[in-house]
Amino acid sequence: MPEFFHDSKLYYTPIEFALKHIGGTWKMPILWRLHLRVMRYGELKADIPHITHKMLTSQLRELEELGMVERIVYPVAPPKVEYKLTPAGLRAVPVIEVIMKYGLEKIREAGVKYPPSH
Amino acid sequence: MPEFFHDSKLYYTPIEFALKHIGGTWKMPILWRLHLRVMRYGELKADIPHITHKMLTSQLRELEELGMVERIVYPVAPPKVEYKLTPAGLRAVPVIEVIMKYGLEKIREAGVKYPPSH
DNA sequence: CTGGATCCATAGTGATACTG
DNA sequence: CAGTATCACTATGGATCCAG
Repeated sequence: MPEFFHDSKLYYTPIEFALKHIGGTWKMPILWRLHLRVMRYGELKADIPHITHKMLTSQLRELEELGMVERIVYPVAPPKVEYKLTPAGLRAVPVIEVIMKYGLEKIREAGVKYPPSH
Repeated sequence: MPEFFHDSKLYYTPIEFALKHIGGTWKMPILWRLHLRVMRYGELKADIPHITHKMLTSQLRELEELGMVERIVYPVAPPKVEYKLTPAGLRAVPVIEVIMKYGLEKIREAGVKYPPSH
């Protein structure tokens, strides 16, 4: 597993590079919702518990730069902005699904009360 | 996706809980190597590029507490300690495999020179 | 050989105020 | 409604030194 440079940053493993695209606390929850349907900023904000304004905007910007999410601005007042998955974003969905299933398995193992997945 | 408490810590999503077990820069590289074979501390240290002493020990401790890795101490001088995956650790391997494949796909997309996977 | 402890720099995150 | 800027706090990680 040799390291490599990309965008002036050093990566050590393919895993680290993968997590650049889907890692962190919020990227996967965001991508997951957008794969269900196109959503506006305010809808995402309301639908993802505990995410702060700053985190949502910064993560959306990063996902946009990574080419995972497309930002569609409607030039109206008040502003309307929609976010949708790009083909690249869509390809991350099966990976997220695997991780989510694993998380749910771990939650059940830990004996935490948790509603059935959906 | 309701939040829940575990070990006095608040988790927001199954994804976050999954990443507690396999997340961060080093947990997956460590688990991956240990699934190939039982390894000693020094072997891991030599085999994982750029990992520091502190990171390797702290991550091994965490993985041990999470029940993912078993620590086998041989009472000899000088000390000999082996690490091996537990059944729980083994269950994480397919997940890691999916993430690693995704990472390799992303690396190729990015056009980074990188040796074939193995 | 393995591993614990300390100090310190940096990055990530939350709260808040402000703008078109 | 959507987005930006700033500040303070915390977590993370690297370097180094010490120990059984």
